Amino acid sequence: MDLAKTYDSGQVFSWKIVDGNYIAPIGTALYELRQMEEGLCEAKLISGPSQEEDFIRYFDLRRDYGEIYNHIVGRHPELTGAVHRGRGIRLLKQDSTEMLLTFIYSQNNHIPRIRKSMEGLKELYGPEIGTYKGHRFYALPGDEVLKGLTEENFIALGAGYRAPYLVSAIANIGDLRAGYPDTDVDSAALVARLQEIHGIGPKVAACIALFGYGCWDVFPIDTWVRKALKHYYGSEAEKSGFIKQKVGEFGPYSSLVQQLMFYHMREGVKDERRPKNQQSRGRAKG
DNA sequence: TTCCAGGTACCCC
DNA sequence: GGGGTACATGGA
Repeated sequence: MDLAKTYDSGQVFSWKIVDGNYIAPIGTALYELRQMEEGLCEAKLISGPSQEEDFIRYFDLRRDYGEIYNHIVGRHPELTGAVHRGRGIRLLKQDSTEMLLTFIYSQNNHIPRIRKSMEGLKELYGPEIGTYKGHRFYALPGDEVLKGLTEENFIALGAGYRAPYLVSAIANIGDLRAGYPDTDVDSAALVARLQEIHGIGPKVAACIALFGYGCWDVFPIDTWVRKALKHYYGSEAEKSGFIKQKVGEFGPYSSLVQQLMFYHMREGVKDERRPKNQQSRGRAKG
């Protein structure tokens, strides 16, 4: 696992970097994550209950990523560069309600602002769960507190025109909990249900299903992934039906392929803006 | 200052 | 189904 790549892959907005370590709230527990030699990490419980099973599930530790990377490269050699650059990224299984709100915030928005808005929401309304080197950490407010929030509250948190979307999403939390356990769900049914919520379209629904419910067969398409598809498959990617066919080929690893594409394209652009001697390894081929 | 962001709703054809 | 536009906000 590569903490820097995982942090930087647009899926988690609750970690903080303090003195080179990643401080991660997981449920009501707070962990210090330290990157050791390549691929190895050390985690230390800072505060809160030690719940090993939650931790394992959050990082998806029982899955053999090496085997999956080999499978992807073997079947889709054009993705070799993306796999090389993204090796170490893990798809995190986070809290479904947090992902619901986070990815509504994410639409037409910058990653630093998404992070800031979610932090503000937790600081203002959530319970404090621990302190690390002077930095306080908060959990997401409970359902009842969230239900009490108004559009004005969210506008004050910088949500802009998304404020009514957030309020309507919160009104659906009870129904979502009742209908969809946050694991082993039918992703197609879940995505369809999420899209019934005003302000949630196909991309946001797919991200919530992936990061909040652990659905690996979804394929969220944002600006970066669209660029990647065009990069790999040219004008073919524009044709209707092509992406559906491609996702069919990626099958149960669709989400990881998507995440590798996202990371690869973003880092590629960052590289172009960086001096050559600071560029990351594993550049795109082709 | 201007541009733009892990999109979506809404309108038109 | 495809194509266009408005949308709040603040970081870069």
